[in-house]
Amino acid sequence: MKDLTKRQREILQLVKENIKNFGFPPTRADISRELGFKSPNAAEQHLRAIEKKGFISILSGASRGIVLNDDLSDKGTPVVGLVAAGQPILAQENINHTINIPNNLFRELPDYLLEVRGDSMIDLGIHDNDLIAVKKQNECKEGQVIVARVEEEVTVKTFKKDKNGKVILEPANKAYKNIYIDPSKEEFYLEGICVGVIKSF
Amino acid sequence: MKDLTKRQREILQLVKENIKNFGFPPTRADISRELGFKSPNAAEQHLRAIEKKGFISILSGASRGIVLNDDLSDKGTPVVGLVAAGQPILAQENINHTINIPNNLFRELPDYLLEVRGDSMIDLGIHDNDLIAVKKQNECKEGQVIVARVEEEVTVKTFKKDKNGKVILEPANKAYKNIYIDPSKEEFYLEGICVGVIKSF
DNA sequence: AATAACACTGTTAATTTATACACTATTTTA
DNA sequence: TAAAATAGTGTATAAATTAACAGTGTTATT
Repeated sequence: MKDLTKRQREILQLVKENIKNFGFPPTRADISRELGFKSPNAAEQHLRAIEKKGFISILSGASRGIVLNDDLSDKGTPVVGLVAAGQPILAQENINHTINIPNNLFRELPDYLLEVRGDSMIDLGIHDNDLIAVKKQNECKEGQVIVARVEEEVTVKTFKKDKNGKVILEPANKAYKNIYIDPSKEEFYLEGICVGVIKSF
Repeated sequence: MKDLTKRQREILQLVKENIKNFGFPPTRADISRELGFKSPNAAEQHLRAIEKKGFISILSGASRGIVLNDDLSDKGTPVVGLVAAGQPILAQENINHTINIPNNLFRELPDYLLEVRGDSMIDLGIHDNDLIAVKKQNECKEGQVIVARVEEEVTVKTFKKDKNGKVILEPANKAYKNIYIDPSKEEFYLEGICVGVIKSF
């Protein structure tokens, strides 16, 4: 997507503000009045240029038919279901739908929500079918709940290290055993850290 | 604010959906087409009635100039902290801040979020400091997690009944005992049901 | 040096849209 | 039981709006 010129950014900004303040986009005349154009065609041309660059779509025939082709931000946070072995978590096939997570819901805004399978983390309140909010990261601290990939498999565990610095993935359920990672034998990749849980009754 | 008729609610719904789907309100003709009116005046009259009742404002002269007079919905869902004994849960003093909970986050849109104190529900994944999403209701089903008031105190428990139909409030923690309610002696009031949990790490 | 993109003015026809007026019929409310 | 509100049809028109066409200059880009 090509960059907008300064003037085009001003126009786009005006369109967005009009939508925010009034609930609908401006007309060419509105834009011209606001920016002091003496011809509504000035606005028309700018809008066409902005459309050409992909930031808006203009519906022909409809008054105020300016549609924002808004970036990812308003698509919401993707909800990821079962992750097929070997596939990247955020592959399109894994995304069920999206939810608009407000910024202040968790301490950090998650990059995606992951549907939990199994009961290996129930002592931390993470049950089967819960959603965990995951922030993508390739570093983490001892004791954090992480999403990691071990040999194609995506798993949620608490991150620990032993005295030799080797990685331990610790379940929060006495019925499960620790997973000891031997980096020379097993592939281990940190997908992210868990910043929260959403549970529905 | 007076109640809308069924038809008026349909119109308002259509307006809202149009805004959501296209980014701007419908014209009278759009509404008429959608609902099968043969005259755009039918839509006009409905809009005027809805405006009279305060749900929208119509800007004269502006095409698609329908402004939603949106209610509480945009203030967000209140987050309630410690509830002082005897006080109503949603008293202003108890509200810390608000969060915009998206409609599809839980199965039902909660009326408020309540900060949980104590560990009486940990087996269901509800820990100290978690937020529970509460839907106001004065009826509930067996086995639902509820928010209730027992003798001035607000408590979260699972709702059960014994063979005589007496109310039992069951903790989800073996360290706690059931609470048996004797309506003749104790005051019991159902504040709502828990529709979900939000947990931050 | 030529061309395209940018940033406008000015005009106008066709279409969209709001909105007023004249009706009919049913249901609520006072 | 009369008035008001509801739920429409049908027509008409002024005003709002899109969108095309014909221009002028300036500034990047090739």
